[in-house]
Amino acid sequence: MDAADLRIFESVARLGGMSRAASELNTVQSNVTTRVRHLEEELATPLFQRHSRGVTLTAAGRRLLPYASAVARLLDDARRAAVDDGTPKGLLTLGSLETTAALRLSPLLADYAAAHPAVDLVLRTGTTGELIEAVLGHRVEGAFVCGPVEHPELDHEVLFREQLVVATAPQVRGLGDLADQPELKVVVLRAGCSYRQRLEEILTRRGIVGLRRLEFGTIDSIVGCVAAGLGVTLLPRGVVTPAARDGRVVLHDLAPEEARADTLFIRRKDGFVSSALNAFLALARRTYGQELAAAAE
Amino acid sequence: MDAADLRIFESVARLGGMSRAASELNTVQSNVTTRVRHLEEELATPLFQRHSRGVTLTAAGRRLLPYASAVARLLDDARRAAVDDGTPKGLLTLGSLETTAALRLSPLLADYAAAHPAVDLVLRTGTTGELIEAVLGHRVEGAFVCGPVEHPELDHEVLFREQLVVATAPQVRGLGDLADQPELKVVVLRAGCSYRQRLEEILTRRGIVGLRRLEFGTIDSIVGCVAAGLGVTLLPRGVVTPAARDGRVVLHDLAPEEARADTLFIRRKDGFVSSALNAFLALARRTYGQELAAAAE
DNA sequence: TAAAATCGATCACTTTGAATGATAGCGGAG
DNA sequence: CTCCGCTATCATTCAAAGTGATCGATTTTA
Repeated sequence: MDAADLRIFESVARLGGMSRAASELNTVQSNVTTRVRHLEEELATPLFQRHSRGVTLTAAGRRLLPYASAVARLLDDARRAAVDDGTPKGLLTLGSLETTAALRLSPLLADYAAAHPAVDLVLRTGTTGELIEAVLGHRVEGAFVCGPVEHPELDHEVLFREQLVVATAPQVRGLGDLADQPELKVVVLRAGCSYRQRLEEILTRRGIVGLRRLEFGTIDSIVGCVAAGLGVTLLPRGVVTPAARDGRVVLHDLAPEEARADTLFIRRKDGFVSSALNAFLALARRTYGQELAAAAE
Repeated sequence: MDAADLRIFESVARLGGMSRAASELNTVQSNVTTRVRHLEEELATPLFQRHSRGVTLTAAGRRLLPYASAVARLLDDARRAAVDDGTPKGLLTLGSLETTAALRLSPLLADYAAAHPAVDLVLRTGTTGELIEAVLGHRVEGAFVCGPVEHPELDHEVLFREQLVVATAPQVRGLGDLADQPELKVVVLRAGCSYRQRLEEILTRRGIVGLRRLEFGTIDSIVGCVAAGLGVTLLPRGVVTPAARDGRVVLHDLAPEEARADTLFIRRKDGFVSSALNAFLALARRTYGQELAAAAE
């Protein structure tokens, strides 16, 4: 069984047609037909039902499909493992929460880029849920997310320990005051953000319920919105420290168990770990390891 | 990267030479040379050091080698998954302890062969250690071994619960008598047998140490040897019940915690589970499930 | 020390089969 | 009922996989 045939098979299955697959694969339809038939003859099993609108997977085809992508991935890993001589190089695609990127990763990335100029770094941001999906779907090699995460296919490691604080407009004395301002909104970065649920739990525990939500695309816009008295937010302390020093917002400490948020690095258990990723993790551990040990005490 | 190239690469690496690989692969040496070079050019990395006695893997080659076999296995799994329509058929290769085969598997296998005539069954016997290696090395799809087994790449399931008994010649009244017979030998099936270590522990706990060992190839020969007064053995009760009923040996019960031995079925966590294997396990669970539930109470 | 054996690289040649482009046939949509 | 999009088929082209012979280098054997 040829890996090239499987690649064609995967494309046909995904696009639901041989002609469509042919144009995607930059070849001609007759060739796709021949290769698919070749695969079917080799397995002595039809993989597609042909009809006038295209093709549909048979039961055998459905069973084969996951292997087609698995083989492609394994071959890709094989190539990378052979080429990877321990010197970080090539493409390194990581995912991260917006807040982690701002607070933790920017200094790291600068150091890393300086130390390993042969690496092309790509950073994608998203919510914890999106990032987990991205890791599982092989779209990123690993990601920084908000813990806890337990998944049978994922390895995880605590890399940073954040102290979350509630940020409000300066005139708010304490969290108790919030109950008097029913106009307030919960200001968060994106739908599905881990901190949103966290903040709503914290407020609920203090008898504040039913607040509206406001979503923004950047941390700066959130801080601005909070400073203007429109709402309340929950963020790692380091992210809002500058705004607090300027007096634009005030920070309200939480009990340690409410405030603690672990930032995990997650990656797939299987698959190849590039030297580029290894070097990045080593740098992250070296940079933040002491702080983590201190926080653990 | 082509799977066929990887197959040739693997053969060259294993045999340490292109000519040797060529004859194994039923092709000519020049072709092997060309394909290897093709692979090296594709990866832009030398995979072998050439010298007059053959070739040796480079570091890159060593990194690539495990992927070569992984790809071959995955392609094989893919074929089997596509062809397997839920009806057990094809080749089913299992491993088992000798005692388990005799006591448990023979009735199962008869039923199974009758129910699924399209399956070609192969049963290999060995010690627990050998069987674990066989499962890990993809030489058998799964195996019945003596528990406990904990391995990150293996799934296990308790299928039978054996009651072990010590068997001796009829004139021996109790285990205490054995201390008076320093000539006695520990009679076991094979080197590395799980029950051997177990029996020696049991005897040691009763102050009987330093017994010589005797190994035999079949259970019948062990029983015969014990009946003749040459030695003492430890086996599942069911295996020696007929000989005990005939008065050839006597059985000495052990405390429940000493007597209990779980027979596990182990298989790799990854990889494809054929319908033939699924059907076999279903039959085994159905046949022995009640007994197991009763033993668990 | 010379001859024989073994091994990999190279090259001209053959053969396989992948890819192409054109055409035919099928079935649903307008 | 005709057009449109799809797949099947086929003759043709062409790249590359495979073959067999030869060379040079090195080791083993006599």
